[in-house]
This record gives sequence, C-alpha cells and structure tokens, in this order.
Amino acid sequence: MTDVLKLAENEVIEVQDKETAVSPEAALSLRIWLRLLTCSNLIEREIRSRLVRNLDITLPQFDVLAQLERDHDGMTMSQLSQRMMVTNGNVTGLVDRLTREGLVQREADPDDRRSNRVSLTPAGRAKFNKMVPIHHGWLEDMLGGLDKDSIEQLYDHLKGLKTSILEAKQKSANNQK
Amino acid sequence: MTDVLKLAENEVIEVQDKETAVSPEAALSLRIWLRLLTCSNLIEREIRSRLVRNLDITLPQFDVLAQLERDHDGMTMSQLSQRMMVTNGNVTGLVDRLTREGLVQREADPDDRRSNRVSLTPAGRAKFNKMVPIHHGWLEDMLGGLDKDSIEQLYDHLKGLKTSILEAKQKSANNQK
DNA sequence: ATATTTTATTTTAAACTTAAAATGTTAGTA
DNA sequence: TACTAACATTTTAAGTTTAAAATAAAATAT
Repeated sequence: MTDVLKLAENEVIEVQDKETAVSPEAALSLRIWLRLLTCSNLIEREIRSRLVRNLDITLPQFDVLAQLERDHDGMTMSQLSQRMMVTNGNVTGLVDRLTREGLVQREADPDDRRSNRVSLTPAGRAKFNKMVPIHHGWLEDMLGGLDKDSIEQLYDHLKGLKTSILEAKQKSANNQK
Repeated sequence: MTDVLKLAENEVIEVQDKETAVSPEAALSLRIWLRLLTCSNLIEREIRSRLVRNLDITLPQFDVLAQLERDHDGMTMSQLSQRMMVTNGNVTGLVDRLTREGLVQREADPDDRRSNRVSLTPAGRAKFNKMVPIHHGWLEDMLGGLDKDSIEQLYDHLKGLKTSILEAKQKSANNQK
C-alpha cells in the first residue's frame, strides 16, 4: 500500500498519498482518478512553492498573467474566468491584487458598459517573460524521467480522458433541460 | 486553439481552457502538464459541486473521511496531512469542522502527548459508506467514454509520470543538503 | 415602448490553503 | 542534569475559492 522508490546509492523513500492508501480491489475508475490527482497535486504543489520562494508571485496570479500574455488586446473578466476554470468572483479578487501590483490593468469596454477588458501592463509582460523559462525548467525536471514515447502516449491518452469527461458533462447538462 | 467536441445529433460545444489556450509549438512538458491539469480540474470541480449539492459535504471534508475510513484505529494529524498532501495547519481546521459536525473525533495519544489520534465516529462512518457508491457512480460517468485498454494504458503511464516527479523531488531535496 | 430575461461583474459569507511563527513535548548529547 | 535538536500540532496573516445574492447593463419578447 506504499510506494517504494529506489534511487541511486541505495536511497529509498516511502510515499504515502491518496492513491497508495487505496486497496487494489477498488474500482479502476477510482484508482485512476486518485493517481491522476496525485500527479497533479505533486506538480502543482512544487510549482506553487517555487513560484513564491523564487519569483515572488502566487500560482493563481501566475496563471492570470499566462492567460493574458497571448492576447495583446486583453480579455473580459468572464473569458478569463472561463479559461482559468474558476468562478467570476475569484477572478475579481485576483485582478484586484494584480492591478495593485501594477502587473495588469482594467479598461472599460467602450461597446458594452457591463464589461471590462483586462490586459498585461508592460511591467506585467516583462515580469512574465522573465519567469517563463524558469517555470519551464521546473516542468522539464519533473517530467524528465519519462522517455519521449511514453510522454507522447500519455499525452494522447489524456486527450481521450478529457473528451470522455466533457461528453459526460454535456450529457448531464442536457438532462437538466 | 479551441477544442471542438462533436456529439450526437450535431451538437457541438466549444471549450476554452488553460490547455487549449496554448500554442502547439509550446514545449511538450508544458502542454502535457496543462492537459493533465485540465483533466484534473474538470473532474475535481464536478465532484466538488456535486458533493455540496447532493450530499451536503465539501470535497476536502469528504477526503478526510475517505482517508480515515480504512484505518479503524485512526491516525495522527501528521499522517493525515501527509496522505492528503496538505499542510498540517490545513488539517487542523478540517478536523475542527468535522468534529463539530460529529463525523470525526480526536483522542489524545497515551504514549506521546504531542500527538492526537483522529478517527471516524460511527455517524461519520455511516455517512461515508452511504456516499461511496454515489461518488463512484459519478466517476464512472466521467471515465465511461474510455475503453478498457485505454484506461489500463493511461493508468500505467501515470505511474511512470508519478515516479518521474518523485525522483525529481528527491534529487532536489538531496541538493539542499 | 415596456416588461422580461439574459449577461457581466461584484459582493458577501464561509470555507480552504499556504507559509511561517509559536507552543509544547520528546529525544539525543555533552 | 542541562542544553539542543527534532517533532507534532496549533495559530496567524494573507491569499484563494466557491456558491449565492446583488447590481447594473444589454438583449429579447410581447
């Protein structure tokens, strides 16, 4: 029930997490979800703490900058919240704090007085560009143990998983009608 | 840059998320991380909202019950936080709220006055057992679009990913020394 | 044109989460 | 024994997150 990881020089570490704490008889769908969650949590926690320690920014704030970076015209609060997969109210607070830091800016949409357009400031863009290669290096470290083939196959299988989830979501949305 | 999902009866939904908002030229390690994160977020958000709506419990609280369910003797706060992959302080609050609800209980460890043992109350165990099959059904829905082979392969590849992440973690821990 | 509904956003309350500091306890050591 | 380090947990401050209610503007229908 415990992952034992063998490393160089006879080092051994034991890992106890959500996934390893589940019996092998448990349904496959549960086990795969827990393994997925464990991987996701491990990466996310590592990136989160490194961002704060080394680059002085929180993970959600980094995510906002990453979403805004590609759209030079900025985007609305709703678009931003949809891309980040969080609620509208959540984005309000994040953009407030980033505005206070001078990294993003809000502008009224001239055509729709309900909407704001949010975009990077030059300072925000500069800071993000400086962080990108460092962030990328961290990911390379964590995924570096996989050979090219495994990565490609994992990538494809995750595509299938994503499709399955979205189809289920769509079906349940239809049932609501 | 947008996922288009084709369903029965010419239905089409468009999805904008972290992953689809990234260019195909981006490094594979970044793309795979974003796809993994998207899958994880989609499942987690769905489970989270269904737990609150249908079973009147939050996801983190459900996670606590799930961890405690297998150990009839309970476990310490530290063990619990390690398994849940969250900080100690986080667990303190969760256990406080669950104790208030009467679903878990704290007991002093007779051998070590620093430690508490946390365990399910009968009410907590009963509630959890009632939730398990429902929770399982939700997962089956979301993963149901995958054939058996794909699932097995995905499961194996995630194992490799997990190992890669843990090895990187171990290496960076060694560099600290 | 007026009423209704939808959309975009913010606000609110409660819970969650982290990192860091603080507290109390145990173990190891000179 | 007294000092020190390690450990288990809680507390604190700041930020994150959700669901739901509130506000305001735009789109639609009658």
